[in-house]
Amino acid sequence: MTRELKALAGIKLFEGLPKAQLESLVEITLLKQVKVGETLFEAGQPGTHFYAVVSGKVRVYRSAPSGKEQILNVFGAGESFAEVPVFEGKTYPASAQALEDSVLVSIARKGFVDVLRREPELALGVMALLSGRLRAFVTQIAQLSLKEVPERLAGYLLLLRAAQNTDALTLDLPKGQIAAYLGTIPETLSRALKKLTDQGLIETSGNRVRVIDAEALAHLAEAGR
Amino acid sequence: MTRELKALAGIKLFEGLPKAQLESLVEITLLKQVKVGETLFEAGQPGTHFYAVVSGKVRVYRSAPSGKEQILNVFGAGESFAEVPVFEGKTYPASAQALEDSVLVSIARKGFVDVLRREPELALGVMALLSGRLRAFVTQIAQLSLKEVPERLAGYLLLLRAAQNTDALTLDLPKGQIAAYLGTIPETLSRALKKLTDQGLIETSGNRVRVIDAEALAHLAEAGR
DNA sequence: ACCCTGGTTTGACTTTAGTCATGGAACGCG
DNA sequence: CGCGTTCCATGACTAAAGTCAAACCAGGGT
Repeated sequence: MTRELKALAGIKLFEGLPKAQLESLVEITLLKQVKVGETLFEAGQPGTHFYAVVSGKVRVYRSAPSGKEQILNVFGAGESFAEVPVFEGKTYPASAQALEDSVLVSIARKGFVDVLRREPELALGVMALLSGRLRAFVTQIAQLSLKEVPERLAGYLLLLRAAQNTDALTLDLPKGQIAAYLGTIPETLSRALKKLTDQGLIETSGNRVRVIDAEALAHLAEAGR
Repeated sequence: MTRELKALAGIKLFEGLPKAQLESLVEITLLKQVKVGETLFEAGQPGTHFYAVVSGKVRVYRSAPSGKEQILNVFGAGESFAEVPVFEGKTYPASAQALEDSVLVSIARKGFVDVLRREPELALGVMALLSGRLRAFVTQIAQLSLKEVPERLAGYLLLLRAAQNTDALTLDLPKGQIAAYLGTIPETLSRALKKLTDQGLIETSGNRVRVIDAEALAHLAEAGR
């Protein structure tokens, strides 16, 4: 049981939760190992558990019949996902797949709701988490609808730059996945990178990108359609 | 004070809330009258209140510098909105504007959080509400990224059809607003309506649309890019 | 060292949707 | 009863991004 407890303790959402409650969560927790490419669940399936990443990386996405995919989120260690069906008791709104070999915990809906009733602070934490997700989606919707690909790319690079705190970025995902996150396809992403390079805003080599002119990037990212 | 209480009682989110708690909410509630076109708040402003619609209609949207707008949601009587900054304590992620003369209530963040601590069932209701919103956004993102305008339109018409429970639909918004909701512009919406009409799926006259071939519409809405 | 594979880039082309401009229909107001 | 404002439809054009196909490159395994 100790492994489960340690796994739960590493989840951001559960920071500050009294040990007693953590232990009661252990009882409804399952550790899960998945390999790269493995699908955790598909959009439309009934969802009775939610997940958190102990180690590894998972992407949440929707796909069209044609095969094109739109990534909604990428989750790493300490992050939880697939909360929606817990509170709605319906289906998963999107699909999830491991981007790397990963260790996950899955937590049953029912028991979790009980803990929420007893722990208002955790409940507030969940609300804040969901709100943050909403904010991110609002941004993503606005980007998809109001901005063109190079502008979305500029915004993404600036986010990476802020996260990595350097101008010498390492792309955190393969380019095809970044394309799917930006709502486009690899060919178009490739051309957008070329365009930014030609304009002297960045330099690229492999999965590394150097930000040359952050201000111009920011200005570009601001622009609207 | 009675008017405030009656207004609060009509909000879906507060259904089933004990009277005592409703009354404690009254103290942090403000009734607000707005005229058509009036802006309630703009994306980026610090948000310390959330709102509910007593009567009228409000749209929540993001706009690009160019003037193009993307509608995220349209709220009618009984619905609440702008919860995000309550739980995150930051800015409004989008702007809100009255589509009709409306009566709203605004509820202060701080007091509301206190009530949430005392009322786990309300807290669960909020989580369900936020989850439903997330689900809707996931759908919207998928539509924007994976479907073309006529397909999005088909999906929208089917939703209207389900809501109005008839094949003889009345558009609930001016077409320009529907365009902004679908992530396009009026001209393109106009052409999409024509296309569906030419294909014999619908007939239109003014703000009325008759669904002729619901099955074909559904099939179209399924299609992906 | 070689081959295979998957990811990436590039080019030519097509399609979709946005832009701009114009005209028409409907509604409200004097 | 007209007048104007707003909304909507249409046409001609442009621009953005997707499709298809081919070449390229890099790494892992043999």
